[in-house]
Amino acid sequence: MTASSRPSTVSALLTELVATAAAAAGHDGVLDALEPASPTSNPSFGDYQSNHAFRLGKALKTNPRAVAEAVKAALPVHPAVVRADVAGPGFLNFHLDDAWLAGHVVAQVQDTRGGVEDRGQGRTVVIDYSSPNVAKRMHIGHMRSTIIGNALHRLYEAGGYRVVADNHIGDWGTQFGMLIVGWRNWLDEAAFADDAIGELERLYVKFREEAAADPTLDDLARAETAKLQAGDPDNRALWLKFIDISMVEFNGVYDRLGVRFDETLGESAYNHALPGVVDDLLDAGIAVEDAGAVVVRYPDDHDVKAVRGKLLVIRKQDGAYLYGTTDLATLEHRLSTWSPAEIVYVTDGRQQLHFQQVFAAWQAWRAHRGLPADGVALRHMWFGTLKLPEGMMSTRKGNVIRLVELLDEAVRRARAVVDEKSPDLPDALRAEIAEAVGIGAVRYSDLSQNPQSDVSFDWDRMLAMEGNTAPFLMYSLARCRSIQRKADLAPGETPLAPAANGALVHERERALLRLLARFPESVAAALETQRPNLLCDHLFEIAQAFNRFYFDVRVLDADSDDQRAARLALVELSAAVLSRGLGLLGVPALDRM
RNA sequence: GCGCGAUUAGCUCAGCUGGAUAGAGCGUUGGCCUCCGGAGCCAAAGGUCGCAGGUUCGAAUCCUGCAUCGCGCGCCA
Repeated sequence: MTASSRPSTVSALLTELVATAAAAAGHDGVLDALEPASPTSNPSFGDYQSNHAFRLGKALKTNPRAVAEAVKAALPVHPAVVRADVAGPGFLNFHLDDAWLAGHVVAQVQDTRGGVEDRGQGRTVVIDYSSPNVAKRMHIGHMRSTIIGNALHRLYEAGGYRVVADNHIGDWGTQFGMLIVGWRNWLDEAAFADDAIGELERLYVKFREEAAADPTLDDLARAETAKLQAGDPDNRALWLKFIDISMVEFNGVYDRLGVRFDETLGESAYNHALPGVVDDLLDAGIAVEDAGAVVVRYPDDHDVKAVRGKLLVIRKQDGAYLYGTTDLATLEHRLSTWSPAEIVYVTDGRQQLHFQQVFAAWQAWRAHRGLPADGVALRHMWFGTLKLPEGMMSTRKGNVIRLVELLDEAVRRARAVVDEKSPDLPDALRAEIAEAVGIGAVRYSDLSQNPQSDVSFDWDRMLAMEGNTAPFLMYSLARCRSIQRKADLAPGETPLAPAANGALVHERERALLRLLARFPESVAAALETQRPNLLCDHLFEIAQAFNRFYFDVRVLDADSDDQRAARLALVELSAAVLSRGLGLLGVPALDRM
């Protein structure tokens, strides 16, 4: 394929050209870092710009404009570049050749990776996300980790990584003693048969109410928890039942959201390893006993500012372990099982200190064992808090918004729009479309903003169907497919080569091509910064550009066969990029809606 | 007290590894279907980028201080 000889992105190509020219102009080795070429801030400046001359000028203590002129004079001839101008104080602006640009986009679309750089090279990354607690339904508090984590999951795969998605569910702990007590005393068989998880939730709430009046129940629950942990067969059977019930609930939500995991290794999977972790840390002198507990202390001059003077308890006075202990055991297991280059934890930002502490403790442990410092990158990819207008997300209070309720409401609203806009479609198809649109809207509304911003829960905003939303992107794709249907072309069947036949010269066509060419760059940026919103922004721009093109340019009744073929190819290129991009966000792509 | 984060248009937010005239959506006002899907397109109004310094050819972006708000800080996760 022709793509193999091309740099993966236009930016990379132009950056290389500038580097070559700078070397030829005698500036080789002046700078160790290249200033990458970027799209121009304004189309009147051309297609791409390089600001490299500013850096060179600064290093050489000369006029950047003169440097830019010298670089421009030394630029190698390349079919991509039709013209280069020096502008302002030293900008080097590139005008791309129309047919070359179109050919480049064709090659990218034909590439199995969509032109996205293979950054991972098959290396493994473990992503820890979603992680709900067993015996409770998923509520909107689980939404962000699930959706953002899954988008990262998809982005890492697109970037050439082997991903191990691990759902670290909360399947161990004192709540099981309470549930067991509740189960034996207050189980409503009929209610359980009707709604198993709902009955478990009710039993939990019931227990808390009863225990408030009768504190001996707490002792009973602790005893049952202890029995479970000691391997009591009856309690263990109940515990497994609770997990099964919960997994049915979770998987229902995951299926609808398009989320899947490779592993579901919950807290219980590491229970057996916890004493060893504590012993090892004690032996290594990283942890110490303190008033009957075992703690890791962080000195006031620790490299990591956040943990200075802090303390992490890894075994309580009563001998019980905490989630920090589990996290350390989990980390060890992941390293020995998958040898990942990276482990990404997707949780709420309020856990920043916790993960800094766990990572710092592990680094000390690692150093003590003489393991290499660059063996694995631990990344806490935290996201902002979902703030509710009123009331907390408390299972006990019962005022929590469940994830399925959110999805159902989204689908309900989508259905109303589908019924209004597409009354001709059969009922079953409208239902299918509404499901896709509703789910897409929910996912996109979370992904389209900076993950680290706090979000206030707002039905209307979360389920919007107009503007910068999933339905708009899906609609743009459906428009592409509609044109193709009228031309008797199935998705993916349109010949792409005519895109480069020189007929795409309209301003709207060039604008669209420029954006399509940037797709690999925006995927790389989203992956590198762990901000899927960068990809959302770019797809939104593509959809806008497509709709402008659609409005101003006739495809099916073009002026000539060449022009028609070129425009049909452009429609397919747009569809291919939109569809691939939506796939990375986990937003369903539809042929009609 | 220490740490993390935020402060950009009426509202909700992008943009933050420094680049040319700060963007979008919603809302408001006004246009566009004899034409491939109007979930769309075009246009207008709307901003001392919290405040004050600093760094430099250039700062919403980097540094320092301040103000306001949110979150976190030894036996919950």
